[in-house]
Amino acid sequence: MGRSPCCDERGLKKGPWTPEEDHKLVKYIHKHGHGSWRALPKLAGLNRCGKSCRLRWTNYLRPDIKRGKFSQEEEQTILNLHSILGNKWSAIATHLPGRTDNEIKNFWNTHLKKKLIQMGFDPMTHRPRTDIFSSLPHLIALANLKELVEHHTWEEQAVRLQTEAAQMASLQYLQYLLQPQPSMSTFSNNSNSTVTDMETYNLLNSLSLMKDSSIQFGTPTPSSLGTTTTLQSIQDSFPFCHMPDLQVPSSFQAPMDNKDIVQASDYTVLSHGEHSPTSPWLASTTSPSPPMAAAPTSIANMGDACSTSSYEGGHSSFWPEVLLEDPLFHEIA
DNA sequence: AACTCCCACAACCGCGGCGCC
DNA sequence: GGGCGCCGCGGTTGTGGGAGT
Repeated sequence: MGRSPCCDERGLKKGPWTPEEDHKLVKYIHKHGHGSWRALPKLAGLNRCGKSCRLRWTNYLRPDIKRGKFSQEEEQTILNLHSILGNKWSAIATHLPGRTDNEIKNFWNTHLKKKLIQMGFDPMTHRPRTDIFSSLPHLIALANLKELVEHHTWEEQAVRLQTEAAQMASLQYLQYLLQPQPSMSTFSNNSNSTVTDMETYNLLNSLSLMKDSSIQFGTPTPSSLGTTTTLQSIQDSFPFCHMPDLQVPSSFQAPMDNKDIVQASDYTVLSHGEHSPTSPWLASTTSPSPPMAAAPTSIANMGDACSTSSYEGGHSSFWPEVLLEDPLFHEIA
């Protein structure tokens, strides 16, 4: 596993390329092909190392390079592929004709990564961040100082904020659970994390208990003060509630009145349609209203679903078409 | 007009994989 | 099987230009 000493060699030029150097490199490659990159600089009359020449050619001078801004489709493809491949820029680049791995990497680091973070998603996992600190700014915004002074003690407010934080984390986790996954009987994330329908059910129940508890949460309004706040207030305060793909289902509120438990039919799973991206946040900009896929219709059925893999909306509807047509995807999947 | 800050992107650096001997 | 040389990849840095003050 030897190391190339070329970059350490003295006297070789580094830094930005001049038009003359570009011309020499292009002229030589057009005439002879690049052959051995190590030998090329000498043959082409360049005072550069082979590595530098290769980089200049592959990232800038190659004739088939597409310049200009990334299109929405390209952006979506990058997100899809990144959610599967991670930082395998060269692998991603093979699916974007005319784009180099370097260009994609830069675009990711300067645009997409920031965008995902801003939307509350972990850029590495493409999942909603569930740590409390990521929701902290939102929680702070929720704190109504006027109400704090006028109606509650500091202790009550502390309890309230803690509860809100817990709910925030639960809802983000719930959203994660409700995302349809390729696996039928379980929602499996990565190899190290498998969550069953039962966990979703338990979480729903815990939210139900929170709702029924006497603890006040949400930003009180004149009408809600002194009563338990509906889950609508959680939905309203949910960081991603503006996204069609990430809404707390409206049916959350309905079953609470006359039922002791939340049935599976009381929630719906938002399906990523065939044109929906893998990264949920993008759906808010590209697919206005993803089709809904019904969850199992009863607790009993939910049990069935766990054992018989009868869950609807499997592999074909989860993965975007662009990936399903892709041999590399099947190789990975 | 001068300065500072920020952003985008080109280029560099170091590591690992692979083929050859 | 091990050493060597080359190539490709991913992370990081450097630089130029535009925006803001």
